[in-house]
Amino acid sequence: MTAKTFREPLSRERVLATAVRLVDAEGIKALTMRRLAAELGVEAMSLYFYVAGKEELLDGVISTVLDEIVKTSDQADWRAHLRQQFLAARQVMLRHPWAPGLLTTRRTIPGGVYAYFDRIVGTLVDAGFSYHLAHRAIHAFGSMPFGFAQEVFSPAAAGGSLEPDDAEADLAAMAAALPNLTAMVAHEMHGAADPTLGWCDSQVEFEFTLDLLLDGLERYRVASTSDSIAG
Amino acid sequence: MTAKTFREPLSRERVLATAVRLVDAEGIKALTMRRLAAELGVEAMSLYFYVAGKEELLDGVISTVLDEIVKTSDQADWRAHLRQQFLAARQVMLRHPWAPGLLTTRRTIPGGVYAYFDRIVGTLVDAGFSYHLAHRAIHAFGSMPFGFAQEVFSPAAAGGSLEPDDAEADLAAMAAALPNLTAMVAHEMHGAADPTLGWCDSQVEFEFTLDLLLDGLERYRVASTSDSIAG
DNA sequence: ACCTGAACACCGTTCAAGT
DNA sequence: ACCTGAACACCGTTCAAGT
Repeated sequence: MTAKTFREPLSRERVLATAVRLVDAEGIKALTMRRLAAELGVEAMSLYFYVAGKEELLDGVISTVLDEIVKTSDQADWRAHLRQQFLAARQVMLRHPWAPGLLTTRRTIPGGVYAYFDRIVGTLVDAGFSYHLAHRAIHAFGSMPFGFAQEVFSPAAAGGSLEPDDAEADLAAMAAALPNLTAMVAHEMHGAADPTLGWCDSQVEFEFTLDLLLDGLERYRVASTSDSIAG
Repeated sequence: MTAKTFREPLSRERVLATAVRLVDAEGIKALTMRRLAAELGVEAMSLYFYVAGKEELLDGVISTVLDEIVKTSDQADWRAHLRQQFLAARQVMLRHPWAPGLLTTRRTIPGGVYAYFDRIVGTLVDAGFSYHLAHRAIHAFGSMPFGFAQEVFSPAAAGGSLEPDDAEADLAAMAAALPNLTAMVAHEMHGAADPTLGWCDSQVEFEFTLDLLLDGLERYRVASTSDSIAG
C-alpha cells in the first residue's frame, strides 16, 4: 500500500524456488528470465547476479527438484531398501511432472547425484553384488532412482490415454488398423479393479517394471555368490 | 554461375530431411525456422507452407527419424524377434543421438508409432502372452522399442564418463567422497576386454538390460500358460 | 499455388550506469 | 554489493503483398 513496499531480498535459493513454483504452475515454456524476474518483482538483469545464465538456471532448477528426493530408507534388505527409495523418488516426480523431460535434456549432472549413486552402489556391494553386477544394475535401473520410467505414451502424465493424433479418427477404423492394441485395451478395461481410473494405472506399471528388474538382478546376485565368481 | 540458379522445388519431405541433416550436423539448437530456411535457400516464411509452425516441424523431424526404424525382423521366436527389432532401432538412434531427448519432450506421438506397437503386442499375444502381461511388457520395455534406454549419465552419448561438474576436482578427494563409485570404475577398467574403449560399453549394457526384461517376461509367460490363467 | 518483405512481440545477454 | 535501462542480436509468427 505504501509507495515503498518492502521486498524480500533476493538469493539464489529464492530465485530457484520461485522458478520451480513458476514451472509447476505454468509449464516449462513460462520459465523465461524476464518472466521469472517479474515474478520476483525485479528486472531480468538482476537474476544474472545469482545465476550465470539461462542454462545454469535450468541446472539449478533440476538440482532443486532432485534435492527433494530423500536419500534415506529404513529398510535393511537391499531389495526393499532400493524399492522404497525409488518409489519415494517417484512421489517427488509426480509433484513436478515436467522434471523428467527437463532432466533428460540436460547434459550436466548436479554434483549431489553422484553421492546418491555412490550410496546405491554401496548398498548393492554390501548385499553381495560384484562391482561388475552393480555397474550393470545401475544401467538397468535407468531413470528409476529418480523416480520415473521412460514412459513413451503420455510422458510424465499419469492416466494412460491411447488416442492417435487426430482424435476424430473412427473407432471402428482404428480397431481394424490396430487390432492388437484395441483388444488389449478392451481386456484391460474389463479386468480393471476400478474402471473409472482408466485402463492403465501407471503406479502399478512402475512397480511391476521395478520388481522385474530387482528380481532379475537378485537372480544374478544369488548365482554369482553361490558360484563364488563374485568380483 | 548464372544469375538464375536452378533450385530444387521445396516439399515437406525435403524440409524435414534437411532439418534432420541440420540437427545431425549442428545440434538441436541450430534448428530455427530462419536457419533451416537459409539451408534450403529460401525465406523463413516459405516453410509455413509445408509445416504449420515450429512445433509441427519438430513433430515431423522425429517422425522422419522413427521412419528409419525398419519394422521387420526375420526371427520367429518372440524373444529373438523383439531383441533383433530393438537392437536395430538402437542403430538408428546412434545415428541421431539427439533424437531420444527430442522424442521424450514431445507430447504428441506420430501416428505410425501405434501401428508399430500394435505389431509388438501381436507378437507377444501370438507367443502366448495374455493381454494383461503384454500390456505390462510394453510398459517394462519403456523406450527400448525405439532403440534407447534412459541413460542418466552422458545421455544420448556413447562412451561413459563419470566426471562431476567441476573437472578440476581432486581425484583423491573424489575417491574419498565417492568410495563405491570409485571402486566400481576401478574394477570395471581392470576387467575390461579393451580398456581403450573406456570402462563402460553402452551397447553391452543396453543388451544386458534388454535381456533382463525379456528373461523376466518369459518367466511370467511360462508361469501363466502352465497355470492356464492366461487372459 | 507458392514465395516474400516488413513488422510485431517476444527471447537471452552485454554493457555502462546508477545506488 | 546489488540492481537497472537501453541496446543488440536473435527468435517464431502474422499479414498484406507479390508472382
